[in-house]
Amino acid sequence: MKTKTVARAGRKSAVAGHAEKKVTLEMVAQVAGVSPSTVSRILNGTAVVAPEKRTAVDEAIARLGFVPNPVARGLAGGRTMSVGVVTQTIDSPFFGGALRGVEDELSRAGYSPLFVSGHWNAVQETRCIDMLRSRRVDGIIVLTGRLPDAALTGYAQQLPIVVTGRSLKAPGLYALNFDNFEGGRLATHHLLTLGHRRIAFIAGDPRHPDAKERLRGYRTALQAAGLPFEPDLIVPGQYTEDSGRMAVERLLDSREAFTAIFAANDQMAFGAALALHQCKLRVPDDVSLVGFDDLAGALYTVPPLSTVHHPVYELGQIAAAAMLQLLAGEAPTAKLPPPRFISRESSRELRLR
Amino acid sequence: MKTKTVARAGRKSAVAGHAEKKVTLEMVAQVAGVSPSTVSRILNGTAVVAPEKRTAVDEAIARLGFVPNPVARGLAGGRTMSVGVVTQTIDSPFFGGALRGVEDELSRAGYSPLFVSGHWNAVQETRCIDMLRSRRVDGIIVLTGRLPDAALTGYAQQLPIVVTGRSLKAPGLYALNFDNFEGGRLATHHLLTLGHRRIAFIAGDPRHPDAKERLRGYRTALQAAGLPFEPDLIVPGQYTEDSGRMAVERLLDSREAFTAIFAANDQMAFGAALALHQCKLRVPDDVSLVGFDDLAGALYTVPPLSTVHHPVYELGQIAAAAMLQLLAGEAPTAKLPPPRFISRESSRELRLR
DNA sequence: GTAAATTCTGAAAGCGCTTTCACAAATCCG
DNA sequence: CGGATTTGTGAAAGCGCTTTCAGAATTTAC
Repeated sequence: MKTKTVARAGRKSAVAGHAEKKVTLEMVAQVAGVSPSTVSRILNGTAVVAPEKRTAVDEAIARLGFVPNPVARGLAGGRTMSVGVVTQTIDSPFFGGALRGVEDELSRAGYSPLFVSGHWNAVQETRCIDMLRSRRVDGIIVLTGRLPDAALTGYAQQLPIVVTGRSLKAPGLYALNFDNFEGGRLATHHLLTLGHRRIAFIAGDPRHPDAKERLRGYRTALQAAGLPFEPDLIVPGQYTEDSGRMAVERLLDSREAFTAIFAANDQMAFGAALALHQCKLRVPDDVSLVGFDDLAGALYTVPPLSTVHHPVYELGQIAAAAMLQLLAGEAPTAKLPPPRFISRESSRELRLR
Repeated sequence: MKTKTVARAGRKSAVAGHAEKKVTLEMVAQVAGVSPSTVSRILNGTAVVAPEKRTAVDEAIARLGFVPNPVARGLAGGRTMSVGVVTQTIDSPFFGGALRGVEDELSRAGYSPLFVSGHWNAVQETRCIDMLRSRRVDGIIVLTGRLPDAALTGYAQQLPIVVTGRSLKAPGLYALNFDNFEGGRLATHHLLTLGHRRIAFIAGDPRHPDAKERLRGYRTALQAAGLPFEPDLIVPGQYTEDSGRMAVERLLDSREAFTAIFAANDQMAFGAALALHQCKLRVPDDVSLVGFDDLAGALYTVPPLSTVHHPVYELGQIAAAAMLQLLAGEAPTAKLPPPRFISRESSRELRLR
């Protein structure tokens, strides 16, 4: 026991050379000639204090270089100034942008994000949320995921929740959804406008509400154009590059005729492009290809991918802003901007060959 | 004041329905019929306790569903079970993989990562580290970055540091570096083997040590093949897609003859591929292209990119493991695997046209 | 001008743990 | 077999803040 303490102290003073003494609120109080309570009140704006004391404290804080200890704050006040963010994969090209938006917005308000990955798995998401709660985060932002709505509304009774990718209403919870239906409609409409009539659709996992919505948009656009819905032109995918590649291979094997492909997300479109390339089909000469999401990479594929712009960065930013509002006791109202179709080189008008 | 308390209580009980009382260590102690100290000792394995008390406590913990509060632990014990991770951009396709590795490895040991972005900016990195220290993380992993080595060794005197992308030795610090020189040599050698003699090089920011190393590998390989080093074949880039695109445009404008391009990272290779495409040059028919890093996307470009495999996920994992060792008082020794060249379709033997 | 309502401020009690200290009990030794 | 060690355990003192409570200093009201 004793030795251990000595070792720690040794590390801090002997090894470090300069002692790096932690300045505490109490020291500030002493220097400023006031009580700790007053310092705390000034720090948090919890009460009005006499101007002269205020300046004395401000001065002491500056002189000592005092930085409040968030851990102690968390214990005493219950607020840790951190919010949990449940993402699905930390290195997802899709969620990545959202994380950046969250980080930027939260840090602006002095909050820190705590990122955890749910891996598209309700059990793991639950575990993540339990972990976040045990770490006493002040609120949780859930990026899509597979948790049942009821679980979310349940959590919302205990701490503020912001969730994306769903439409949901509950006290203490704010949901932020993108108009995937309209996006799907837009993309399909674009191809129709270019003269395509046989448009294959690489679907996402039907367990994703947004995947279903995108499909619905596709169907609706076809219908609006007076075209029949052909189940054989729909191939299932999993939102991954590889599933897009395989989907196209399956499509090609089926010998179903098509002149364009609409992939329900960019990652599958990337895979699709590769499969087409391997079969010596050129984009857009032989097949037009459009994606969905407008990932950073969509701009740099060969050829650049036409796609539906999904404002992911803004999604993260708005989600974080909504959380900040929830934390402040206000009711968020921000919505995501509507989908826009971005036409690039991977799609072009149908030409007779 | 009073009203505020009531409001909070209201939220917790009235609104939540079920009170969700927090079980504390003290309650466990009471139920198990021992003192809080004993419970703590069992939790941390700080001392030997009688088997019967141990089981009584384990039982009480299970029955009450007790989860220790990391915030209180952090305050009392000085350990927060969290480690800071300074990345450069949270949504970087390169660092993303590393973050996943870090997360996986840390969570296995019950630690949580705290990700912050330094944006390739020493000032911001310093701010990030200060923030992490104020949050009392137990250690910090720095992914490359621009901080001077001295700053890092300085921090290392106060808490364990693991840094990647440098070779550095200091007490309390472990550096993990990838053999960028060998990677650069390998890629260049590959092109030389294919018969290419005029190989353009898109360089990274010379402030990056790894960018310099990759260039040195390129030069060394040329030299080994008895080829002269031609400064005109080197074009500067910034490790971004767009800088790769512009580099190729500049190269083409210069009318310098070349049959292959080696981009110092995949992102610039992606941009290069686009620029070539826009100039109607085909990869690999007209120009062979190789990258560096083997990002997830390299497999799905059209054509798939030949590149040097950089084990980023392992990088993160090993960095985290090293941190865990440092935290346990052990001396890490793990190293990164050596570079491997992955030959795909973007490069092929030089043919006379 | 005095009683009552308002400020402002400090003392002190936690928040939920870890860790020291001290003491009783068990173990050792010559 | 008595004294010197070595355990095992609990009481209590923090860790660095927030927040309650109550008292002192003002201000307001009649």
